[in-house]
Amino acid sequence: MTKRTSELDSFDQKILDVLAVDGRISVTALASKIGLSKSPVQARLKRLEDNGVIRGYRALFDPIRLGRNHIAFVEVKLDDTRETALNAFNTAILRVGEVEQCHMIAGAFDYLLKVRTTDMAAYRAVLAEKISTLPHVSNTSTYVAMQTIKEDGMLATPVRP
Amino acid sequence: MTKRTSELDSFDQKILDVLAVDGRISVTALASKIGLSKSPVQARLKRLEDNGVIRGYRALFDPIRLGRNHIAFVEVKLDDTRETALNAFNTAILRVGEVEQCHMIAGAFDYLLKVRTTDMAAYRAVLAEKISTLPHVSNTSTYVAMQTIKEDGMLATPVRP
DNA sequence: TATGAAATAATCCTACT
DNA sequence: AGTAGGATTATTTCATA
Repeated sequence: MTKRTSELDSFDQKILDVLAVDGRISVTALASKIGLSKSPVQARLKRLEDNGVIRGYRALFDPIRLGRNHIAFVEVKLDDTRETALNAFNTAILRVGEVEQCHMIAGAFDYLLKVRTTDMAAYRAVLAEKISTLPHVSNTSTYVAMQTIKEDGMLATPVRP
Repeated sequence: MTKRTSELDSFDQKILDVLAVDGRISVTALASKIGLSKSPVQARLKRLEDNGVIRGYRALFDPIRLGRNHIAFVEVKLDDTRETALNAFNTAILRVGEVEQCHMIAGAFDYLLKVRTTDMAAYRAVLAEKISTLPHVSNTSTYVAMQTIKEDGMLATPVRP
């Protein structure tokens, strides 16, 4: 190949910059913003999408207006940290809609979750019924967010009854 | 008023569901997906945007392909938790591009940050030069993510040199 | 990469259910 | 509130230079 597929020149970077702010912008407007005509922009866009650099496009929702303003971070420890146990937990956590993020952590605990619900009561239900019962969970510590200083918004749709 | 502006019926919910997955879908396609004709869908879409329920649209990027695969969570304690100190910190943290999320936490520490960088070296630089020097920061604890189990993707553009 | 033509879609409208 | 259709403008898509 003549060049690595993931190399991005300054036009690609500009495209990403614009799409990070307005994912619904038209190719025409995008082209004029970055100073190129439509065709190459369309080709570049397609390449970035096919490449996997651009994963997709999402609407961003206001958690407050959707009544899902309760955020908690949960440290989770497992009673078994062998591969099979970790895999079982990883698979199970994907199915819990209220869990927005889940990272395996190096250090004192095993996982850090970010959980979004409507309120504290809903959070307690999610913790008791969905998180605590996941495979190999031995204990959890919850830290409730009092205020969100920085966060792009909600990417998932609200969980409906 | 005849009804609350933020009430969402099942069509609105369907619209949000679709846009959560494909933020770039055309109004025509959206209309046929939710089983309504164009006019009402366009009106609803406009209402949801004007309402603030839909905050905007973003492209989602693959952190790995962009070489920004290092995620750390940072607990931050301040030496002063009075309003003015908190406000100073809140304002300052918004300017640190590598900080994706910042929440004020009820409990043992004051803030929890999520920081994304290219690698550990970059993280150390951000911690030392950008986070530790923010107003009223007294100490920090870092937890490095070993693996991302659940996360929608990157919303910001990569920080370029 | 640019340009221009044809197909498609968005936007706005009116009339009707 | 929603449907259906038409008119206008904008955009995508594709061919060609």
